[in-house]
Amino acid sequence: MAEIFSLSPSHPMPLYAQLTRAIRFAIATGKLGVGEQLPTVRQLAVELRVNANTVAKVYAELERSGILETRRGVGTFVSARHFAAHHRDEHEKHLAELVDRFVEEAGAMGFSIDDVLDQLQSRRKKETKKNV
Amino acid sequence: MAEIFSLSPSHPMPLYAQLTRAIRFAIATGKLGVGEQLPTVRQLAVELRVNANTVAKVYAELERSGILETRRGVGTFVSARHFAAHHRDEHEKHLAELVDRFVEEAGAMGFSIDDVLDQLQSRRKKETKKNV
DNA sequence: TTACTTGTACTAGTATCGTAGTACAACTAC
DNA sequence: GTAGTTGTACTACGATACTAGTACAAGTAA
Repeated sequence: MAEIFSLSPSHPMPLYAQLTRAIRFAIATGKLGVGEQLPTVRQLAVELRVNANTVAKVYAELERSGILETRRGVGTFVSARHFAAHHRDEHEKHLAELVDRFVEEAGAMGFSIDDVLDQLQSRRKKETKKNV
Repeated sequence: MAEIFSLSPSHPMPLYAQLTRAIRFAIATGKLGVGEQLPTVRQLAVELRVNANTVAKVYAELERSGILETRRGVGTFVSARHFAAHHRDEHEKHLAELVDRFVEEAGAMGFSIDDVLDQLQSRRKKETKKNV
């Protein structure tokens, strides 16, 4: 673990949320592999100039989500269970919930699902273009 | 204006947000027509059992968004400008911003735009099915 | 002008959130 | 066992968010 997550205290998003997001993203993109150990709460707290409890809360939350596994006296690790097949359903459910919120919000602004689909599709085209 | 917006104080979403959403939705779905007058801040405050200032804040915010127009001593009305052509761009921009946030959030959970598109498309099918 | 309506500014109280400090508990290694 | 590591529980402080109370300002109508 040479690289470190970066937080901006001035950003409106709270530190714990920034860190949660950073860790989730690191795992989702493979920067953090299955079984890999994360820095200890104190280590990371010092490096991010943050209280140890803030890091601990994040680790605990991610453990409840099944993404991390913590062992006292040892450390915190990227969970293997999370990537097991029986967790796929739950993952899908989370996406469904996210989409729910999104559709509702867009609806309150007067947009239909089709409007949203158009936006997303044009965005996808740009993305794939960039990555070619 | 016979029907009234409904708020639930026990809901985690703050009252002002609930009201904002309700009004936006009413306008977006045509329940509130262009030029139509909304209840006065005091009237609505009494009916919703809420402080007048809470309603006023919502009206003020929606006015800043160009959705409402207020005239002292007269009342608050659904703005006509909002539906003028030159506001379409801004509306589109809001959708784009919403989609931005959404894609980012989904990305942090490890979902690609394609995953999201799949979800939305299957949802659209269900919607159209229901409405037939 | 005067009475009455409307929205608004200012202030304050309460609750909640985010973070930090400190002390504690579980575990490992020797 | 003891020392040293790890995560955790409890508490408290500061900041912010939300709502309400009160007094005010701008406009209308007679």
